[in-house]
Amino acid sequence: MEEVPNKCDCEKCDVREMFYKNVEAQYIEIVCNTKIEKAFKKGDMIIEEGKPIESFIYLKSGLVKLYKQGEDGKGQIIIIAKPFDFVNLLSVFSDTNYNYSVTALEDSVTCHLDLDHIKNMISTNGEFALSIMKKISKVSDTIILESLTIRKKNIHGRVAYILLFFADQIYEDQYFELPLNRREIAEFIGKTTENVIRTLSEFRRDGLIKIFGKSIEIIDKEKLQQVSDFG
Amino acid sequence: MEEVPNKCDCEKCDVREMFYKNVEAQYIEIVCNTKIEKAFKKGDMIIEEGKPIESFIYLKSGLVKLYKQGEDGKGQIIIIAKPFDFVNLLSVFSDTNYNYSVTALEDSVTCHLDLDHIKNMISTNGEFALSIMKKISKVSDTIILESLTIRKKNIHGRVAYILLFFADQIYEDQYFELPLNRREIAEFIGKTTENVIRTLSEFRRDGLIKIFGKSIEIIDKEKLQQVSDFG
DNA sequence: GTCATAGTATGATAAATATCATAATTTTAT
DNA sequence: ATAAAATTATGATATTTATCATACTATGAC
Repeated sequence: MEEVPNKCDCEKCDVREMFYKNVEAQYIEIVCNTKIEKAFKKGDMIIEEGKPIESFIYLKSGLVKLYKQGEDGKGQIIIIAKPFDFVNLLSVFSDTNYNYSVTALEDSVTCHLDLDHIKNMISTNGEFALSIMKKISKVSDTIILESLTIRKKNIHGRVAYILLFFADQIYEDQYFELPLNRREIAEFIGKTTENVIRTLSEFRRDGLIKIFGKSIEIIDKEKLQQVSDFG
Repeated sequence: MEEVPNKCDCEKCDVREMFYKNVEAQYIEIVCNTKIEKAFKKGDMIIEEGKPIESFIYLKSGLVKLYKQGEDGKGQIIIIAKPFDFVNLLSVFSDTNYNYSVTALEDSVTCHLDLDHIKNMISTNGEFALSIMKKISKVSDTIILESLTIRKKNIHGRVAYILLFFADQIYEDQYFELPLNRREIAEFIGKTTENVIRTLSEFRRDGLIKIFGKSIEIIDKEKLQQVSDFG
């Protein structure tokens, strides 16, 4: 992980709007000057479960996974998040320590703001407070509803769902490189690694997808969607 | 459902503190005068999925379930909430319509505040904004973490977990009346009704619990805890 | 390059869970 | 009070999924 203090140019930041739209210019100046930008390589841990929550973090670029690591070695992935989708909103206002870990699935850049500054901005700026609240509400809703959606499905439905999730939500391409290995897919959908592999092989045999290692090409999207919907 | 406008006496309300601790007295007056209190009988629907979000609701007394009703008739219970645990925070700041339904499991009383007033209070009172944010964060965290906890367990672990949840979290008694029927327990833990019934029967045969219809008595709590932890 | 290690793959089998069937019991409606 | 409907209960069976075993393949360290 490479730390790059004050390199960030707020005026060009995609995520800027969410935070600063309603905040006075002079305050933005202060926040901008005290923030830290960090670059993570694929596989680097960004947040570790149990560690104290010290700053307000959002993702500028890249892709991350939020997960819990069980004592038995079995992890559970909570969500995969891309920029704008991820800000560490869970726990950040209600707890002192992280309840989950975050790891970079692709090279990622995060922006770390002082948590007290954020709280200050909330206290002094109602519109900012509402926009943050909206974001928390949205992120939580998405996690909860997605988890319910996945839970209804059998393994075929779940694997199909994940493939379509990456194709449609993350990469917007029918050909993409999986950012997760088979074990991690299993940890996301709550099934075993072997059965995830088996299901992918079945999809390939049935002509729904092509597999080249970690690369996936969706061949019969309609059918895959059906498997996702009714499986 | 019985509507009782302005019956509520804010000075005696348990939940009051959360909302009004940091708000000016004159504003409390306005909110108090425009709020509506509603009484629901067991089984009554309090919030219906898809309906517009028009007010900010919290639970004064009783017990409710949040759930989604699938097209196939199979429901999914998201949480069981008691007063102070439930305020309709999910979606309320991020969506216009409810993504879930809420039904009273016991006779319940809710307090409905004008959503615009709440938003106004957030905009004008930073401390209030932070306390609401803390609450949203907490509620979301609880739902997400509980769902991950349950998901790790097999059916024995899940049923044991639910029984201990009611005994310890809801009723604080080893003898209690289940507020859910077997199908609803199944909808909460994501297993079939038959297998929930079978598991309860096994627990009874093994001397972990006694069953009298909807009433449950926990006999061997330690063992039940083990089943919950390791099952 | 070679070795060690992690990841992918597949089969055989065991275990868990769902489904189907049926009956007893409880609740609800009239 | 009685019939109808829903809930609880249990068994038999089918299906799904996990576990165990064993290769094969790719990847990283040296």
